[in-house]
Amino acid sequence: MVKISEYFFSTYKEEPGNSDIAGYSLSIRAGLIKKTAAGIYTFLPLGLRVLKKIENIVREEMNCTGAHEMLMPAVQPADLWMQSGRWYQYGPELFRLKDRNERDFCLGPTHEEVITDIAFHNIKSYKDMPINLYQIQVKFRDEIRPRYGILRAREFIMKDAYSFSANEDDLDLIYEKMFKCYCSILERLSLKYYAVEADTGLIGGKYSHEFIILAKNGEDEIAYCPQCGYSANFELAEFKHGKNNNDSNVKISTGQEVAKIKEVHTPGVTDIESLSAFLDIPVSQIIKTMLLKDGDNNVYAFLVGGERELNITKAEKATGKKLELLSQELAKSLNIKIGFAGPLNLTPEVKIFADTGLEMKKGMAAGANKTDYHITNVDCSKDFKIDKWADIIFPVEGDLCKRCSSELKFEKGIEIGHIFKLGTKYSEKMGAMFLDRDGVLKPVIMGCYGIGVSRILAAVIEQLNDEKGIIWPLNIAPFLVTLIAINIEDEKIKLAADSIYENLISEGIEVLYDERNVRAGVKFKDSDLIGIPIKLIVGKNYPEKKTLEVELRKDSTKMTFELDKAIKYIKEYPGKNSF
RNA sequence: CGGGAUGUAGCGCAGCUUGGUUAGCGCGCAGCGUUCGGGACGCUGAGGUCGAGGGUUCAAAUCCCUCCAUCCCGACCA
Repeated sequence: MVKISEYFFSTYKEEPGNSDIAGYSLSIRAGLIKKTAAGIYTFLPLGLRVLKKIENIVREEMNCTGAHEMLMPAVQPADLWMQSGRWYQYGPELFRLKDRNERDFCLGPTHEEVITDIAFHNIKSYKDMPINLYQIQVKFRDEIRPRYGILRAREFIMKDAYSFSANEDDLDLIYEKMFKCYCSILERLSLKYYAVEADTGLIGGKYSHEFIILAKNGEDEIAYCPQCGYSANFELAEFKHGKNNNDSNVKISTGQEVAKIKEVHTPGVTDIESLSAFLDIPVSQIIKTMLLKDGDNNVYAFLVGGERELNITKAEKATGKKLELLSQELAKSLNIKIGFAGPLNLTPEVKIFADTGLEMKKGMAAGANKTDYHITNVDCSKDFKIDKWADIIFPVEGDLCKRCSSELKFEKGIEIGHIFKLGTKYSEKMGAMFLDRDGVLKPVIMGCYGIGVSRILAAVIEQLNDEKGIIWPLNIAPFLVTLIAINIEDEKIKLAADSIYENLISEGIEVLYDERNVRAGVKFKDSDLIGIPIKLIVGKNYPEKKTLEVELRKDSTKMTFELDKAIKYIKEYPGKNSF
């Protein structure tokens, strides 16, 4: 298919300057991509071959679900975004531009507005639904900090699908189909992944799953149960407190003792660690009081165990408000002593939320709301007025699955897909209504299903590599075989390799023919670096014995074959293997 | 936008503290020769507005100011 000396191809021995993660470094070194600006990349021919293969797998699986491919514009009128309200909500992450007449436009980060507008014009009746439309397109997000090459780029390729249905049941069916579709895609890519319950974020909606590819350097963390299969985004994971949670020293309330609250002078002791040392008690016997405020400057106190961390996502769910840490000024005005804050004697307008893990604990220490003082020997459920008990912390090693009580495990990963049930958020705002069977005009019920195509490319490299380079799964390897002619200056070898090359092409095998006049080692290293699954080596044995060597990238297995056997082996190979 | 750094050949870097010939090194690239199954070696050579603009100075890659770009740490997300 391609002779390497005629290809636009170059690899690099040295690491690029800024390469924090393996995947980025390899995608540069293997000559897949080239950075054009911060967070903006060119796909070079080799990288584009992989990208197109990933696209096609996504396309095939989407088509299997009955979804229809279309293509929406990258440039979108501000008008539509004003209708949905997101023109004002999205902030600086939205790439905005003006045309020559000063009209506002943006470069689409997603396409809910455009598709809803289309639905408005085309879907009039319940008979027009359910329908699922998708596109594979370039997206723009002016990320605050682009990072890790195409893993978090400002311009990237995404498949986004939008479903329209007349009732919740139909939405559930499509959601289910998309869930399975994403599983099939990731299985065809031979990736280790989890589909986890997820937060719905800015896009909105009530129910969602994230698809996470496991990778050591991933930015996302998930919690999962190896027993029953429960898995969730680390931030959302529900759990039960484990027995071995450093809690052994903490007394559990039996409801009989009478607690005597003591006030202790603790000058300058403002953090959990030093309080633990000062009072000579474990951190888990201390109540940490975190103060946050919502958009209307209402203040909330969150009580969590000293060994725990407040999970703002869960705190927001518990309060139903977007929260942020209290500013120094606001704390002062409410007479709150940061460092000595506690649940006792707090200003009454502050609502107190306590982690359910504290419910049974007694003999605890906490801030006294008085500079340089803490209180000890307190019992959360008796001594304080708690407005609400809720799960507001992150799980840690040793915590148990809420469903089956097995120990939870944690993994890092990369989010590559996200599916949502949007409901009627956009259809209501933008007037996408349909006439139902009962003659009533109703808003269309929507779902939205995204998968990052260019991100998959980066994530695959991140998950599948070794010290030699990339190890492509067969389904997306840029070529199946590198044909390596050792010592191309030997006329016999060159002629043989040339004819084997023609032979492979006529057999329909994707082959990269390395006929450069360089030392063998260079060819081996390059083939390994760019991750071609099979090397077919024409060496000095060929002119004499007519034998070739086949070597596998995944485990360096070497085999010797005669030509027709080698070709047969290569042709049959993908049927039995993933790499 | 906050905090930290960097910008010198296609790539990776040294030189800057303490201003002073012709700005170096490794990789890569071109030519010649020897090599030739896991990133060979020798010789020769091409390649630089030292990020941009301004200033200080007899003299600036080096000191000062401004701007631009890039990267790293936090909030966002496929």
